[in-house]
Amino acid sequence: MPASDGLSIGALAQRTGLAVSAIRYYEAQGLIAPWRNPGGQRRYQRADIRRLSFVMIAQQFGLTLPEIREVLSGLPGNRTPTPQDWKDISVGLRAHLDQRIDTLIRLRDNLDGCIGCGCLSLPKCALYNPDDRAKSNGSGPRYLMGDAPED
Amino acid sequence: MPASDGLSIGALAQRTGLAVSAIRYYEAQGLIAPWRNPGGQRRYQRADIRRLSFVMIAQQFGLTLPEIREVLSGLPGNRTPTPQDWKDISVGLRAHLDQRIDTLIRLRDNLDGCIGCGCLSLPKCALYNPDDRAKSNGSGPRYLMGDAPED
DNA sequence: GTAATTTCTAAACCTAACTTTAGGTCAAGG
DNA sequence: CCTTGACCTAAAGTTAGGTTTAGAAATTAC
Repeated sequence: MPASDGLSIGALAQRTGLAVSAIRYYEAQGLIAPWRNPGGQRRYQRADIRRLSFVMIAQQFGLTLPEIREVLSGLPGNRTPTPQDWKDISVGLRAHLDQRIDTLIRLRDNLDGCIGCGCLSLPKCALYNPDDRAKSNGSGPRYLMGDAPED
Repeated sequence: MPASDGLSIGALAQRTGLAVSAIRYYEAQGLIAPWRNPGGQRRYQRADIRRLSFVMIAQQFGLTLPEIREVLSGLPGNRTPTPQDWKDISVGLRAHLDQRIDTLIRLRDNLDGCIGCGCLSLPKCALYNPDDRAKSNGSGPRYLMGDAPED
């Protein structure tokens, strides 16, 4: 057990709970950068356990891998990140999550109104053209629950 | 413009804002069932505008197409759904949405704790093994932010 | 009656985030 | 030394939710 030579990919997989194939995939996506031993096998630092854990948490928050790579780029490149470094980049996650929660709560409120009034079909319905559908997809669906008042 | 012969797929697409290809795809997934005219083209009822609108709303709530099909099966098959029918099946959406919001809020609270304490790596970290990762994926990642206290 | 739209089907293609497979190499134990 | 298990790469397969394409038939517009 060569402790100072770094972790093998299998060891890192065990420590994080990720599949070996997933770790290699993350490397291809630029989320993690191991070095190679003389035989060409990947070797990881202990700090990479934390890095991959951060990736998993950010994924639960709904970030895509490119977005996570972007966030991770906020870490110092010249040294092992400190707890404060992790804390710093986590602040952005918090904002992202707040926004997602707000959107869902607005959606829920709108649905409540619709359940209350039983409309669910008219242009005046609050679900008619919710914010994020309108802004997230310019070429996507534009109307909800019909556009004919008499329908 | 044969009003009583039903809507063509293009007309339905215009009324809902969906792409023609998406409507055909939804049919393949069992979400909508048009009849055919003598020439073999799809014809839709006006009530199908509302049906597709419901599909779009449910999607925003995070339901998959099979789940939406399941919810739609709660509508009466022998008649055009009434506002009350739509109201009835919408109640299930509300529960689904509540659960999603709760999960996210718990996640946010955990992140807040981690930002506050700066741990982001220890087994005692609240993000260590969040509820939904644990329950939604038995074979997926099991650990978050490492398992070594000294790391 | 003919030209321009629409619509039809089937199959291929697309993105995200991975996993699986195939064929070969490296490393560790006895 | 030799076997077994871990690792390597590249490419193909997977799922969800669609879109695109190709070639043909139906419909509509003039």
